[in-house]
Amino acid sequence: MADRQLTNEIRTLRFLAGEMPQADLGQRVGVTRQTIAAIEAGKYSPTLECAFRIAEVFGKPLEDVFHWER
Amino acid sequence: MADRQLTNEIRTLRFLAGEMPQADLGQRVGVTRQTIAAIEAGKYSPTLECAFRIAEVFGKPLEDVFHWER
DNA sequence: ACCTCATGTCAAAAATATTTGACATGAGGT
DNA sequence: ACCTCATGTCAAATATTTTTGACATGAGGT
Repeated sequence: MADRQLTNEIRTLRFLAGEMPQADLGQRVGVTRQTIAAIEAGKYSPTLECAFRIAEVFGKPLEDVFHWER
Repeated sequence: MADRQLTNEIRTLRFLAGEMPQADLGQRVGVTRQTIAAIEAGKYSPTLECAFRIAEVFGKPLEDVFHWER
């Protein structure tokens, strides 16, 4: 399987946004801090809607936050 | 929750790609035709990974296929 | 008329994402 | 030493996505 994998810049973006805690990001996105932690750690693929909301918090296009890489 | 909603250009892109059937797209993405039909109809928010794979089939960036709109 | 194909849709099951509640750790400040 | 905060992680429950299998419809071709 020529597998690509999902990576993200959430941790970096949180720190650039004044070291925003996972819990604060979760609250602004509408999910729990555990969900943010899991997504940030790449434990599973979030819902597209969830991904768009995370990008929205950082004021970035989705593809600046999540990457689909080899 | 969100006053924004997820829309997509899948149907248009399928037709531009030689009227590719939902079943063919599903096979290339690795999901069933019912899943493609449901996503195309906006019945639910796909996994981010699934969204990236669909965009990849059309050779487009994800944000050319899915939109997060008011 | 028939057949094939693409699509719509449905319900139940399976798989996956998300929540809830809990306990642990380390870093920083008092 | 203590406290607070951010994070890691875990298990069980819930919600959502996806699969499987089925039946229906309409369009196109023979």
